[in-house]
Amino acid sequence: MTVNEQDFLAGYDPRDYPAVAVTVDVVALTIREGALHLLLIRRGAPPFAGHWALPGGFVQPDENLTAGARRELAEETGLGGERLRRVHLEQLGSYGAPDRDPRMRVVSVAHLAFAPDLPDPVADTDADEAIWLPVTALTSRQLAFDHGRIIDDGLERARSKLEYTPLATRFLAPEFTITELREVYETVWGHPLHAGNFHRKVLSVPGFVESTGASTERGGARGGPRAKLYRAGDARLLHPALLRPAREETVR
Amino acid sequence: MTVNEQDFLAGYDPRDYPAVAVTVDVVALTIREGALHLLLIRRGAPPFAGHWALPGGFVQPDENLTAGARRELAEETGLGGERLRRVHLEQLGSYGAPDRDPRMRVVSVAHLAFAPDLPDPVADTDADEAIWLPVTALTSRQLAFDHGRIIDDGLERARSKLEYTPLATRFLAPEFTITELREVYETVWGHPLHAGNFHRKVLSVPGFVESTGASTERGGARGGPRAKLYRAGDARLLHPALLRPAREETVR
DNA sequence: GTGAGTTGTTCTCAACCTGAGAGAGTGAGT
DNA sequence: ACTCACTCTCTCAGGTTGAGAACAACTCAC
Repeated sequence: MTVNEQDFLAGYDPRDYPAVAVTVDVVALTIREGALHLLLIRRGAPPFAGHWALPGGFVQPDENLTAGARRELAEETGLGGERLRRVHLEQLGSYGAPDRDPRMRVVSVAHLAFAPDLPDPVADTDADEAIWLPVTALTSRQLAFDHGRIIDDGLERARSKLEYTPLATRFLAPEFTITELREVYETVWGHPLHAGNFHRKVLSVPGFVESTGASTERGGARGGPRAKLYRAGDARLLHPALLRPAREETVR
Repeated sequence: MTVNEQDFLAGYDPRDYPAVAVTVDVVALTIREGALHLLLIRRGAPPFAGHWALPGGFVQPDENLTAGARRELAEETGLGGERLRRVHLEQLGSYGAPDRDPRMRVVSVAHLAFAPDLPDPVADTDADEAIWLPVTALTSRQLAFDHGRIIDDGLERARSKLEYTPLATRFLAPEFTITELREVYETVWGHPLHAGNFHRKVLSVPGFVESTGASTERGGARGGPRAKLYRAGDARLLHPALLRPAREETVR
């Protein structure tokens, strides 16, 4: 046991320790017009004035970490009620390098959110703008703090989660077609999938989707039959998983 | 943007906020005598005096989170140098429910460690004992704080990581046999595997293991040929993965 | 309306992977 | 010398995947 833990066990008062602040940040992803978008805030004040940053803020005394992330997301998107409840939110990881914020020691608990296509963030009392930005339009030089790294980790986690969970449905409306679901995978993974094989696979994984019995009102924009509509099934994990084509990649 | 973030951007002093302490805890796993063991500390002082707790303590001003976890692990195990460097350490997740510590708000950044069979923790200046305990011997009632939950998450993460990373080798000495590797999987997953199929699979996954050319000095304890020795390959991920037999389970 | 082209869905077939079992050969213990 | 446990390889049936094709339903342009 360390000297510090001894202090801790004795009911040590952390105000005498070097100050550490805990914030929650959110990597919020959505799909708009066939491209993966990320919710970002343009900073108005130094440090990193004019740079893009993840939405986030201090965790409140009475809320747990995920609740704080959901609150921050609600505040930035203007979302509430059922729409907010349908957003998938999970913890991504914590970032606490001593020099990640030049002002003081800040440990950020990053979260990852998957949302259906949402309206543009409401204009706030704030001067800083919040917008959905395509992830392809980002270079880490434009990003504040270590948020480029957090976003990279979030994107890799999102790509990975689509493999073995049904969370791709969280990017869609409650009822969707297999083609729309395939387009989520293609957008997040960044390459096209074989439509026939995808269709077979999705329907063969138990609990991934269930039929509504209904079909779309119209065929595709440029023709084709009406597609059957599905909703998310009750599976929490996909067995067997929908694996990405092999390629060299980084560990989670 | 929230009121709190405005404060943050203005260079707010967190000492005026309700105090939050940040600790690092470690779920350290090893395999001893064919059983999965966990490093635990018996608490001497309230709250939870006499209960088992994860090793951990305050994060220091100049260290990042993972370095803090490695330091705590070193302090509890007496490990250093090359032996310490061979331990796999990754972040597991952060736990920050407002009431998880009765004394004050504490956010704990939990880490997960895989270690080869290590000597018993050295007797410290401390009165509290540190010990490797079989995970099967635990009930959450004996555990301090939310450490039962953290341990559950760590065990599930360990089981999952063995599927798609070569980290099982981190439970073993630098040179090992396929049978020893299989026993790691059997111990962590909790059920026997088909020896022949496991052998075929391990050798077919590129970069999982590489041959040393050598063999063990003796056959098995009760006979059999000398086994070939392997060391860990350079793959960071297993393609294709070594999947657990299907069963209902929880999401990561 | 009609024709051209697009799309959703199903099918086929070869290649690959997995689970289960069997067997050859090695070496420790009695 | 014999037995038995053990490593390692092989076989075979069943399932899954990748690639391509077929076909009907549909939209749009004309």
